[in-house]
Amino acid sequence: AERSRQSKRRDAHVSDRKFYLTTAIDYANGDPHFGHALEKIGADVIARAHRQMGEAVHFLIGMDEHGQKVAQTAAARGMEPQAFVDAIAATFEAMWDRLAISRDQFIRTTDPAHKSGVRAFIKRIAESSPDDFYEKEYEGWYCVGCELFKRDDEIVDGKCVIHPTRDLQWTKERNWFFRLSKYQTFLRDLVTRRPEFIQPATRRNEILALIDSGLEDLSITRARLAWAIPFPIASPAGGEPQGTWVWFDALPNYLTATGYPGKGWRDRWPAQLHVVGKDITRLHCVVWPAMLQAAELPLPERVWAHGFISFGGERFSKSAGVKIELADEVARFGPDAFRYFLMREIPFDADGDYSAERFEAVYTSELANGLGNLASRVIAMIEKYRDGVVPRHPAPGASFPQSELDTQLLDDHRRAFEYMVSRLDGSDGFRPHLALAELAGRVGRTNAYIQNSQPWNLAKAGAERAFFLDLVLNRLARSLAWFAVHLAAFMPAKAQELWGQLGGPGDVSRVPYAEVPDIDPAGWRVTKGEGLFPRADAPGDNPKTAQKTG
RNA sequence: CGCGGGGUGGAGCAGCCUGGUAGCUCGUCGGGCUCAUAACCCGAAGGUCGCGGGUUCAAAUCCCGCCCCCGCCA
Repeated sequence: AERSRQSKRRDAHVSDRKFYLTTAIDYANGDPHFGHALEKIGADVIARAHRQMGEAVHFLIGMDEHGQKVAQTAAARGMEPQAFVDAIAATFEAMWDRLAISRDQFIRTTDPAHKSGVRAFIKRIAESSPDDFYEKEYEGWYCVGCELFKRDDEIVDGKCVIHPTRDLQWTKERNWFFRLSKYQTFLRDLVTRRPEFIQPATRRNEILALIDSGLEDLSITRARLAWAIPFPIASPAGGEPQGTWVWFDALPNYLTATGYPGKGWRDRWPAQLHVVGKDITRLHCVVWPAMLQAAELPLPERVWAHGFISFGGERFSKSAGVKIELADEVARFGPDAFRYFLMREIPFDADGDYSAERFEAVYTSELANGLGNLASRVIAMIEKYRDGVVPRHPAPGASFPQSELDTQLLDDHRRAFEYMVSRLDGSDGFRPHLALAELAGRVGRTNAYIQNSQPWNLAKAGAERAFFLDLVLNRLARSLAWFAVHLAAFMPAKAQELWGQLGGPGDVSRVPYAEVPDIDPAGWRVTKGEGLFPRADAPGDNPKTAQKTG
């Protein structure tokens, strides 16, 4: 219901410009954690922002559910793989609901449509580029954690460096290979000629170095891998079809989600943006484009690689037995505050650090004392001085010279909004943290504006100063209404709450950014509701005070 | 030489790509305001921008070397 409502809402202001964005599908091997949340929230902010830019957004999220590791974990819990991944997928979707991730589609690699889509895609590669698949006898140490054969330099003390708790298996089998080496020049040209294809720049440099170090062909099937999509090409040597390597199964989800190879998939493909973690950029910037090129299909427009979250208080976490749980942190101040904090604190183009103390500090200073208190004082003044109706901004007249019309505040807001949009529209990457920093600055300036214009003194002066009071209050209400529109991508529920308290009509996240400068809440009836962001230390206001863990 | 991130006033960070008065938040100190969520505003103290070289009229910012921290399949 949530999603159908959202897609309906979207229809109200779609343009001809489509924006298909995806996140990495998450491996169904455990519960959602901070890394998943960072990526989904970041992508959601981008998706919501682009809707308010008037684009026809399609936002895809999903689960990667095949592979030996999933099968093993399921077996360890005495479950059938399908039942196991069903449960995991439900856990993820519940978290995405809680975090208000406005996905339009949730794909699972065990979906029948995906499975047939992948098989069609692989067949298409075989038809377009028959030389790209070949069979070869192969042997080496195999890491189930990675689902990969490991080179000697990837093995330390007889274990895979990434999965030191797992035993490597000496494996000898005849597999299908994908001729990735053939695409080295093609990929180098792609990354070089289209600098926006992979961003931020540090990631592009890494990929370039990887390409230049030489690309090896990929083993893309596994014998004895039952929990997988059967590889659709029969071996001339006969025998049972092997299982398709997880990444060759996973990457095409972005394509199969469009309905490929059924009718209409070309309306959506190619994707405008893949949002992925920095660890899997090589899969998305090397393997995936090569696969598409082999199939003679269009390439995605760009890949954005975000960083990782670290937990500075490491001494304080595992060793002390205190682990920071995603669900607990979301519960502290609610989903919107959590979204705000992650986007504000963790740069989306680099690694960042999370701490519960910092969360509380930012919540208190920027949301409670900053934005929340600002809304509270403005609305209170409109109630007290103007009976709850936002006054009109007076026009200059005889008693009100043009020189008094200092529009600095609103002009600066507009400039700030342009900057914010430019942090989210892709023109200079995707940097929501900078957009929020800008907004936090505007809240501060608006508080200063109140101090400087002293509306309480204007009120005391009575009719003589009434038009100045109107002017000030109108500007303040406008500031808040504008903030609400630009906050909607980050904190959808709180932005709506603010918008509602101001008396704004309808759904704030439907308001296009382009209309913001023209929004004038004159005549709106305000309602002073609950505090937008109650202070955690205010007695009785907030249950978090009592259960504070940090 | 596995890959990557980082060392900026007491704490946490931005700035570095596109060299040119070192900025923000918190904390401290002083002042102001009373519309507001014990909130808000203003001011002050506090930094040889890890170390050493180099390029330059000019380096936190570019180049080289060194030291030290920290992450690692999201």
